[in-house]
Amino acid sequence: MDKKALFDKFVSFTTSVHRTTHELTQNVKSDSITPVQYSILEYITVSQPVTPSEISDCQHISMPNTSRELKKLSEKNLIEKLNDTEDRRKQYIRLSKEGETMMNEAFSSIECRFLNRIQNASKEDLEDIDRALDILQTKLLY
Amino acid sequence: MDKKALFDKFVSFTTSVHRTTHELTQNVKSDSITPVQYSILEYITVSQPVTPSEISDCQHISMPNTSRELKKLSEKNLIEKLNDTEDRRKQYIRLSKEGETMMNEAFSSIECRFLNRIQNASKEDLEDIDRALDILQTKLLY
DNA sequence: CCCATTACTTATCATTTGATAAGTAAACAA
DNA sequence: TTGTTTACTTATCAAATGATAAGTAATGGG
Repeated sequence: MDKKALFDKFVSFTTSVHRTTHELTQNVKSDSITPVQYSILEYITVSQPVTPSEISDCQHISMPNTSRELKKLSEKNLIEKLNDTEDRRKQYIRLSKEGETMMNEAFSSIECRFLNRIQNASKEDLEDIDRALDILQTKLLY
Repeated sequence: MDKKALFDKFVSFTTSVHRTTHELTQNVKSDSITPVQYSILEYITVSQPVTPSEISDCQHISMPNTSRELKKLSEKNLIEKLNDTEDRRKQYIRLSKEGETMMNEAFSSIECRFLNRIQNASKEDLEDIDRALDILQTKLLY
């Protein structure tokens, strides 16, 4: 197995993933939030409840900047901050009702485009895709 | 085949790809260029020669901003602008010697980390990965 | 209790990025 | 030839993002 060739294939693969992600997600974001705020909301959506520190670590945003953006999201009523009863320094961030609504709309739109993309795939194709996703997830993206 | 479940799997898959990409590429960029400039150089590297219009289209940067960033890259002696002899409005952008060197270093570093990541994979694993990349590339990311 | 650490905040500033208007020069079509 | 379109540039401005210093308040170890 030529590992150099596999690397080259992986490079063009990631390029394709990024391009496809862009196609699936373009314009799903409300104009009332910035790109960074949207990516924070995406992270909260799939991982809630999360602490500001976790957001900072996983999204590679400094704590001061994370704090600032969370404050803005809170002012827009898209998230809620809950205090930890054990450790009163900690916070837990969750989507608000309004935030849920916004993110549901965004994900519905993305899902719709995704389904459109695979509409012509046969049952076998879908199973191939499913298997391929599993393989890469476990053997490469761990 | 449950397409909704496949979508969910795809979402966490793309998240993993983005996380892995970040791990493989962090700090490979020279401090002398900005993130956007690096991504333009990456695009030029794999597609050269390219026109400013192509960069603008593919990287989703407006023509004025593309022009500005290319000017900066040119001033840093990382790229060269060549005039089309047929159509004198057009330009072709290539990496300069210095740009080649910079991008070779970056890609070597990324490749090294990639090889490190697959070092424990068996021959069969590598073949599985190779096949999985092909499947997704042709059936999903076209 | 005291000191160090952790979790988060506030304030400030510089840089990067994005958006828009206006302009040049070449190509092209009527 | 004249008007339109294309490819790219310049200038300018606003917004988003990143970086840093300093601060609060709670925790926890000795």
